[in-house]
Amino acid sequence: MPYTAAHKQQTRERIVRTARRLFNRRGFSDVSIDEIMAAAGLTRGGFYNHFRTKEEPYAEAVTAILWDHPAKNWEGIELDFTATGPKLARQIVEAYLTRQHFQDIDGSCPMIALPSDVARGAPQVKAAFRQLLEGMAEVFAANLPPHSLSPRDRALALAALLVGGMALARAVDDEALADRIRAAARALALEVSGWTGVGPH
Amino acid sequence: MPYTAAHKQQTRERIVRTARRLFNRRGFSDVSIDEIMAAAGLTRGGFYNHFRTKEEPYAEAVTAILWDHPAKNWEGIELDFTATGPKLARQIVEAYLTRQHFQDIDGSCPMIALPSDVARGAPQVKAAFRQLLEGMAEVFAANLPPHSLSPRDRALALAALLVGGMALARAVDDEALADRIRAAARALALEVSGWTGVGPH
DNA sequence: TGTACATCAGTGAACGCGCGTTCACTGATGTAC
DNA sequence: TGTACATCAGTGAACGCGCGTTCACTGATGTAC
Repeated sequence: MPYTAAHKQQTRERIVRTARRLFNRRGFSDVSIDEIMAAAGLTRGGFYNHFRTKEEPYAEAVTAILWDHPAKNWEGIELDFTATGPKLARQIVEAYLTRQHFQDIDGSCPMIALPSDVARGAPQVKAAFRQLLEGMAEVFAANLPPHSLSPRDRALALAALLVGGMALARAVDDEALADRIRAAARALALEVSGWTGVGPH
Repeated sequence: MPYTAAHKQQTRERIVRTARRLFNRRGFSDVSIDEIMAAAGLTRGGFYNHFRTKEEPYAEAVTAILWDHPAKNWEGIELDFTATGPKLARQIVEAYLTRQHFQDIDGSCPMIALPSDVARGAPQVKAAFRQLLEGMAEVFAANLPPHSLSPRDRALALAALLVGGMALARAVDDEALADRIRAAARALALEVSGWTGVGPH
């Protein structure tokens, strides 16, 4: 069996990583299969050895950010995944709303880079998106005290605040305003979560 | 002077309204000029009597929602623009996060329908987007008490919460989850704004 | 009031181009002997 | 160890198609007389 299965899977992953970077930056429709394959060091035709349609790597790209996890490092706020509890939750809030994450379009969380594209996307794309959201909400919910809102509801609202803050910041043409939106979202998130007190990561 | 200036402007507005509906639903790239013109009851070529490029009506479509204002009516929560103060602010929060607004893709607030498209868009598109955001933030800021966060910062964070909540709800493939995100965002928005007490619109 | 005219909003064929996908191929590789 | 072979990942030309934009035109309209 020439070309091991491992080799093929490596190539496939390379294509998805490349696709993710391009989709994050320019959206689904404005990226061509040609571009993806060329950026991955391959040629057009090979794409269909790995995927049946253009939407297939798109759905995978949405969750591909999870592969990178412990390596992710925005603004020196290393996500220490051995940390637990409110400390980890706070780290996520802080890291999510950094200037680094704002600028890192390629490596950005797809919930920021692609929400409107996903809303129009195929079911498998929306399912991948949901998986990402649920992952974030779970970490938050596990670290919220009981309240008038259930931890899960509060966690979902927090996710909305983070994602919304970054999405608005990215969509605006004024850097000072973008910074201010980020800072405001961060402050409100820490305030309503009660994680202000757990120390600066 | 055949065809009055008023006639031309009417046609132009009709094109922008049609474009807005289509862009809201399918994004910038997936809508063709042909489609816009056909949906507006015209033919391809005439487009360039009104606009120089495809991006021109796109930028206008983002702010076109402001034209509709007092007529907008989501879930029976009529925005009564003679209302003022916290009452109006609360009305906006309530109306924004209704199921009606969730479902009304065509007439939706473009901040929800297009954030990632706008983030990749031309400067004039981002400027239009900012205008919309500032409009919402101003109404909020005018009705927030002084606090650890300035009214304006708090208003921006509230806008992020509303827009983020709806964007996430739309991007998810599970209706119950979408409802829950909306409700959670609404509850948190009312809680942190202090508008809970101003009565049910 | 009626008519001839000039304007320009709207038409639709045509342009060059890049897209997603298909397909016959080729050549690097792991395996059998 | 060396060689002949079968596999299939990767190649690149070709396909039909729809796009944004251009352009020569046409015909409905307001105006001048």
